[in-house]
Amino acid sequence: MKTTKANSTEIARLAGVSRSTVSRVINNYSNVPPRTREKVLEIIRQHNYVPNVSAQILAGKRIRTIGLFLISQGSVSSDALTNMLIVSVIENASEYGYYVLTHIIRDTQDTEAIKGVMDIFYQHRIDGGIFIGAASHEPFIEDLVKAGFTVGIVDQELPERPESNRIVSTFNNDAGMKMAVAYLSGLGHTAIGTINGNMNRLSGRTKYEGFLAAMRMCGLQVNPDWVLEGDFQENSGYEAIQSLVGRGVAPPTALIAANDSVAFGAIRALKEHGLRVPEDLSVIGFDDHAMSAKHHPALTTIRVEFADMLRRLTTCVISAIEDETAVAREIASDCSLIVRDSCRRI
Amino acid sequence: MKTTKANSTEIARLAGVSRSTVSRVINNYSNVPPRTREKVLEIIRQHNYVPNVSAQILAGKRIRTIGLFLISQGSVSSDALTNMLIVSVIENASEYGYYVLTHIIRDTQDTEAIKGVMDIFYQHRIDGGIFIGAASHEPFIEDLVKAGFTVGIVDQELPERPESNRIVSTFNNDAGMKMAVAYLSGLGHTAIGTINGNMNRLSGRTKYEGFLAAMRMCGLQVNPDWVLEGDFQENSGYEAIQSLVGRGVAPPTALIAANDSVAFGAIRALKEHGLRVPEDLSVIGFDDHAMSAKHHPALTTIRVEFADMLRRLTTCVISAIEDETAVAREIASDCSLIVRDSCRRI
DNA sequence: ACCCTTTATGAACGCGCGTTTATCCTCTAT
DNA sequence: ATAGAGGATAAACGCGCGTTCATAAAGGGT
Repeated sequence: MKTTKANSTEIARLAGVSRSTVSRVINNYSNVPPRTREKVLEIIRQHNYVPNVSAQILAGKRIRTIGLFLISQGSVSSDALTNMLIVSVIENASEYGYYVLTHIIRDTQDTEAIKGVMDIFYQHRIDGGIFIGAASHEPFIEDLVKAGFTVGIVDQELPERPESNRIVSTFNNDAGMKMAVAYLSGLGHTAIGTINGNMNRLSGRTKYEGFLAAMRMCGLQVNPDWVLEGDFQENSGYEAIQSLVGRGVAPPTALIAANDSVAFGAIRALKEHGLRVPEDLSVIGFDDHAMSAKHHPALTTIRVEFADMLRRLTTCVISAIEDETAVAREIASDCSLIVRDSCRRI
Repeated sequence: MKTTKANSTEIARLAGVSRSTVSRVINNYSNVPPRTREKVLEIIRQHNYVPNVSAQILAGKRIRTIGLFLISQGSVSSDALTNMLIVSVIENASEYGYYVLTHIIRDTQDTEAIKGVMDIFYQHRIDGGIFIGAASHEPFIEDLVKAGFTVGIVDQELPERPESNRIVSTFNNDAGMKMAVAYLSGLGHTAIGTINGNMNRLSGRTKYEGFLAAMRMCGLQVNPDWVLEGDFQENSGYEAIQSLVGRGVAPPTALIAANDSVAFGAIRALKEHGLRVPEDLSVIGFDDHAMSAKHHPALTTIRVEFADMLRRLTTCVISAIEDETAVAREIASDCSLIVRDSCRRI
């Protein structure tokens, strides 16, 4: 029932020129005299003509769309952070005249889902893709790279061999953990513990390894009793404290949580046990969640510039799509210490 | 530099049949004998062949993509709620084999931005669209409807005359406010105030009107001193309480906030003034924000089933795209009272 | 006045696919 | 044996556009 919008043939007829000329006007060819150009443009304006994108693609142009693939292992997809990532990509792509097709899958082990992802590429729905939650060495990513598609991956480590069409953006978890430990150490803390994220996820492991390295660097001992399990969820922070108290071990004077949600959970549990933050225990989060400034106490945390990172990644991917000779690129996230009210000097 | 993927001609050659037969296999024509069909399918599998979507569209098929347009007046786009909406649409569309192109604009008054939206339709990048933050009576929506495109709009009011390709999904703010007032009234409250959202936004107005109607229904007086201004942001809840206390008027015994963020802000301010919730003042929020259950005190609120609403809206839009004879539809959001710890009996 | 170079523009082709039309072949019923 | 029906499949067309190629007109120099 669609009103058949005018096509270039119709525009050509109305302007009294050939279709070739219309096409030349649209694609800014130089050899169209101003008078003819104006006449054609006028008709185009009058009829709100826009070239059919499918026909353009079939004739060899780019679709100017990138895929944004969210691999949400269960629950990631319902928070403000994910939203910020999505918005960053979309707004940045939009500045380059690119559109974003967002796709969600749960697991990179689900071959059915992966086939769905590959199909989006092979159907030529997109020029390239950005993956959040996949590792750059996964087989299907390799396949896409090999097939010549441009992909950007938010990963924790760089791939062995770089390619010009695989842009990897890494989290600088090491640097963040060092900031956190150095800050606490500077406040006089020596009894520093941590609540980990999922250790089967790279971001969980690199944060923990960063913690260990940072402690070593500051000449501090790691007490295994103060290394608590968690899974990046608020509840796991709560549970971690419960189990710590339950085991009856003396708590550390400071805790670094794998992210702010975990920190919230931990503080909730501490309060229930009558422990005040920061008077009795200092807590540092990670990510600088939107709620952290409003939390009580306002949470000291390591801010990760997610939005900025995604913006840069998007720009890189689009550049690589447009200029296929682009060199291999890698991007690292910036992070910084945001001092609020959840830590105190000893 | 793309590896030229096989096209249907190549598949036909390898299978020893004509391209027509390949196409018939792909599109499940009945007049292909099983042996031929199997042979072709085998070649398709071997080569991971997927039809080029642009060619399919040019040949008359649907692109199977819907546009998701977020009109974010400044700040809406960075919260968990927006993310939930996006995810709901994407996941639901995915179940029908549809993809989602997400687009963000700031303002429906920006003609440049609106032209960008229209272009997406007229370029045939999408089969239909869902608008969040636009009113169904805005001129550009009218244009799209008139042009035959299927659109779904999350609005606060129904359009005058229904059309089969304009699906409107409305918030049931009235019902929510009635639940809130009735609940407080049942707890013995008579001094009930409210912190409004932006009154230049329909959702702000309908909530306030719902509040007035509900108060009337319960036979309660509305005290103008207890009708506070706000703008749906956390800070405005804080400011509202500050100004209430600053004016030196006696506070009500219960407050209904336009949304949970505003309630958080209000509670933060109340705490600073030494007023406890719910002991000194009961507070009810709206929306059931992700943090509301974890807030201290856990926030009693009116849950709005956003995710479910968007899911139903998406389904409706896709149905209307696929079956152009579909009748006009409208959808209302469900809401329910979630009782937690921020209200007490008098 | 003539040849050569620009400049302007139309005609024609190809992109990959769905679909309609035409053709060939095989079987059944007379 | 033969006409007719029906099944299988190839050939051909069109979708809307970018682009190349050919052609015609216009200028520029001698």
